[in-house]
Amino acid sequence: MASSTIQKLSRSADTSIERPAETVDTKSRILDAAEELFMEYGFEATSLRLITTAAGVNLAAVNYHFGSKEELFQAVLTRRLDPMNQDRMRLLSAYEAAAVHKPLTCEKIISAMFIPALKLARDHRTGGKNFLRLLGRAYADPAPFIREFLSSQYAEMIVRFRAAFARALPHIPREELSWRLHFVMGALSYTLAGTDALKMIAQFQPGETENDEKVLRRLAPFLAAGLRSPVDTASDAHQWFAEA
Amino acid sequence: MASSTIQKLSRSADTSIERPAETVDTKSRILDAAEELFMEYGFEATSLRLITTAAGVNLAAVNYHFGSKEELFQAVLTRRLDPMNQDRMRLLSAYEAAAVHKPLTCEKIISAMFIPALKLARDHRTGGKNFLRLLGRAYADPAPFIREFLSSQYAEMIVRFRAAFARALPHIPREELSWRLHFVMGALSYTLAGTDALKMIAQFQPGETENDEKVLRRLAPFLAAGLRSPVDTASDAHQWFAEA
DNA sequence: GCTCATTTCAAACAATCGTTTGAAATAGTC
DNA sequence: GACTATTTCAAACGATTGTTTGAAATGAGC
Repeated sequence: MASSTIQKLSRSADTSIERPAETVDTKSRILDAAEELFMEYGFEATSLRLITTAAGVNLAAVNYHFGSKEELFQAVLTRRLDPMNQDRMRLLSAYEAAAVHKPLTCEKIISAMFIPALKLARDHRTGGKNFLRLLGRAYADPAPFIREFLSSQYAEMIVRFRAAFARALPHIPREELSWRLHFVMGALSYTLAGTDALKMIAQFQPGETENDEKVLRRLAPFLAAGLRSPVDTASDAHQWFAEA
Repeated sequence: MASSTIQKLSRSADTSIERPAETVDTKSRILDAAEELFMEYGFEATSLRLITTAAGVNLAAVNYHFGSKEELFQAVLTRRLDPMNQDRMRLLSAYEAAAVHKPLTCEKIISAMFIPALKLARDHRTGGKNFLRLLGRAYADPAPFIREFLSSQYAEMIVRFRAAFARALPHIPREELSWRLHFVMGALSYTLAGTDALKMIAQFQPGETENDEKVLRRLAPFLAAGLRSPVDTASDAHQWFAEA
């Protein structure tokens, strides 16, 4: 079952023991409060005073422990992003090892991207879903320091998964595959980030019964079908732009 | 002076004739500069002093003509968003009229969403691609006034397109279709917004030869294949989460 | 006890923010 | 030209921003 896989991953990545919130050290309390507030208001609109008040620590503690507001933001991201991407690569390797010589299906590769993100999303002990929404927001942030940080965090994982998709879809040209991977990450990010804006735009009411496995059961076939679709030839071009 | 460098970028919103930037009215100069700067730095990080300096107008002009910074942002969005969504619905209606009784193909419906956005993106006289990137950023913005504004701007268009997809895909359950429309808009937004972050993440080098038609020729079949893919049944569920 | 390094604290720093003000300049109408 | 309404302008408003400071508190080793 799905929960068993996710639980197993969750346990394996669990390095710290759970302690009551009051006794947590200052650094962690700042990170928790910052994650929550950055998610809700964004980077620019969240003041250090708001964070330190919510965390119950002194204002100067941020600069003392992290150096600056920007470095605090990076620390918030890397605390969860780094383990998640390592989980993704570990899971992909496990799938590949189990498949011995046969290339993986697209669905399997997508699962390797999706499941560690879901594990993070449902981990209530940590930030829960808040972090993925924060991450989705960070993708679109124009601040250079955020963009550079994210690309460095993702570089290794993307190389691994692009290669996996290339093996799974040997007939797809390299450039076409780059575009399709781009589309996959777009749909994936929007779904995981779950921005309220887009939900409202799409008049989207996820039912109470809608859990994460069901989301994956909808998203993975959708994306896999797109990845496997025949490459459009020049002779078909006219139809997209044909006048009514 | 600043005005000379800005004038190259700033162009009149006037639809009929093009006029030199110096003679454009204050309101349009503010809108042009704001669009450019909101795109580059985001809403919070862009100060009114930066905008008014770039536009070559007095600081107080924003509050005089628009009321507040928030209302200026809405004015920037609605100036191009409203015509684009009307174009989309007009194009969809034209396609439907041409198809008489037969339902449209998914590719045609996607084209009706995509082409007006492309038209806006390539319109160098207006903001060019800047606006779509600004829009992609706005989707992820947490500010309530932005979210409410966007959902109200999109509501009508989404209803129309959801109905069109429902006719094109009568065998897809309504709830499943909502999810797939969600995925479509995610991939579409990411592609149109073209955030540098994701480009770097995906190690994405769109060649100089990569024009907009080619993008659509890649995106439309990808999304159409996903939309048409068979609905996942419960019996298939195990495969996404199967252990390695 | 004492010492030394780490951490916390209240207070202030200089800078920037969006907005407002009231007078000066401009445009339109008679 | 005189009168009125609209627009522009320099200046200042109060509030908030991230960061720094130096003293006070805390903890570990002896």
